[in-house]
Amino acid sequence: MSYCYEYPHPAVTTDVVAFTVIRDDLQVLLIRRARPPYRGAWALPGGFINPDETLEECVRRELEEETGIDDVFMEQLHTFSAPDRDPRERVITTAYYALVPPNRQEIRGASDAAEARWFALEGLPPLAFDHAHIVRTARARLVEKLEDPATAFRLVLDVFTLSDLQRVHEAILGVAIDKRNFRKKILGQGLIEETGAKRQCGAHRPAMLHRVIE
Amino acid sequence: MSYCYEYPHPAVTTDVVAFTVIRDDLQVLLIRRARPPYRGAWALPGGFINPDETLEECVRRELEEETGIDDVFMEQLHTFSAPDRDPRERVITTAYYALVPPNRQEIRGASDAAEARWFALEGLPPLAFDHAHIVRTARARLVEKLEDPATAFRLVLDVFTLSDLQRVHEAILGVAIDKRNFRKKILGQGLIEETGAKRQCGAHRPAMLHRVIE
DNA sequence: TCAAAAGTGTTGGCTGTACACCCATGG
DNA sequence: CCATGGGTGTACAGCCAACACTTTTGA
Repeated sequence: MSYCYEYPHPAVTTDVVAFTVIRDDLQVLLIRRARPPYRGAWALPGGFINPDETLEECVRRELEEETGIDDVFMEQLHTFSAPDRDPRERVITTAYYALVPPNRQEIRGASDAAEARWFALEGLPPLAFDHAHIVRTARARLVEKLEDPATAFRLVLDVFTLSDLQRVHEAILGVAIDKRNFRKKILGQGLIEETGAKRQCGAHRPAMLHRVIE
Repeated sequence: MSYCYEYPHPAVTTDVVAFTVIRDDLQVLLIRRARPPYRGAWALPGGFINPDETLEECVRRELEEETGIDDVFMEQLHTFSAPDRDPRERVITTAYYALVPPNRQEIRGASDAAEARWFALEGLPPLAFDHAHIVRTARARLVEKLEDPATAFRLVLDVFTLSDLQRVHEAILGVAIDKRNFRKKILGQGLIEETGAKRQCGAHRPAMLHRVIE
């Protein structure tokens, strides 16, 4: 009890809603809490801020500590401040969302996380704190952010097929998209180019590989 | 020094970028600080959170205390957390933006504000802390939010002319808009209706008054 | 009768959507 | 030769931008 202030100060944490697309599903990264409160419950990765770091530094550190994921795209989502959202003390949390491409999906549970797992968005377990609310907010934001073509590129590998990209859009929006219209739109943006190589997987025609220009 | 914690806790504040349109200009509400740090400098209205209030309650309270404005539309903008953004101690601030219609523009400086004034966005004085950065962020958000027709409605009276509404759009975007295209688009949304009354002001044809439907 | 803001339609380009078939490959 | 996903074009509708003159009023 050695940090004293003239006025009450809330605790400040960060939490992150890390999204990825696996097969045809939008998935979210959860950890099982190793400590009370909500010990054993599933929750978003996150934790308390240190005095010398920004919120973004904090959330990247916590994500790396608890799940091993680092160096992914992240953006601030919203700050949640209901006075009773944490049973221990007054805790204000700034939530971020992260976009994790397929080659960064490898996770390990560590630090305050007994376990870490990807969950399809439909069919999440009950979540600790107000984390279900945070996940809903993040999902809505992701749908909006999909209008920026850069968003979907962050959820595929550096080299990808147009079908890969379409799967990302479909998983996020939860609807089927017409293939010809999708390709016309994407190619019309002039943001990607063919690599020249093709990818063969399965008993069918190989797909042209593309990359983002520059 | 009576509030003690096991780990260091940052101070948490809110700040608000209150926008209004006066004549043809987008304006921002600033206060002159009555206390150090930055005593005498212009800054955004805002202040420290109380233990039992949410961030939104805090920002509404501070805006009312310092400028007398209450009951306006507000939305969370971003949380700013550079460790050295306040010279006193570690302060994390959650910024909101507010939309103030013409009948709520009356202000008085009170509490921690020696003075309160509307400033045109082009031509702000030097601002305390990182508030210039916050204002830039808010302005960019407001431009995005203008795509939602509800945004402009919040910056005019309940009963307004199409020219009023167009002035709001032009002030925010900083460009001239074609009158016929603007009216066609707005009326095509089916969100407003004529009140039947007209407004006469100046030596020219009176304008039809409109209101938002429902 | 002049100044000042209100009000009013048409056209062309672009964008988004609906829709069906052939191609390349492995098994 | 069959199953599987890859790849392709056209036609219609809705949206946006450009563009100029008449109306109503007070001075």
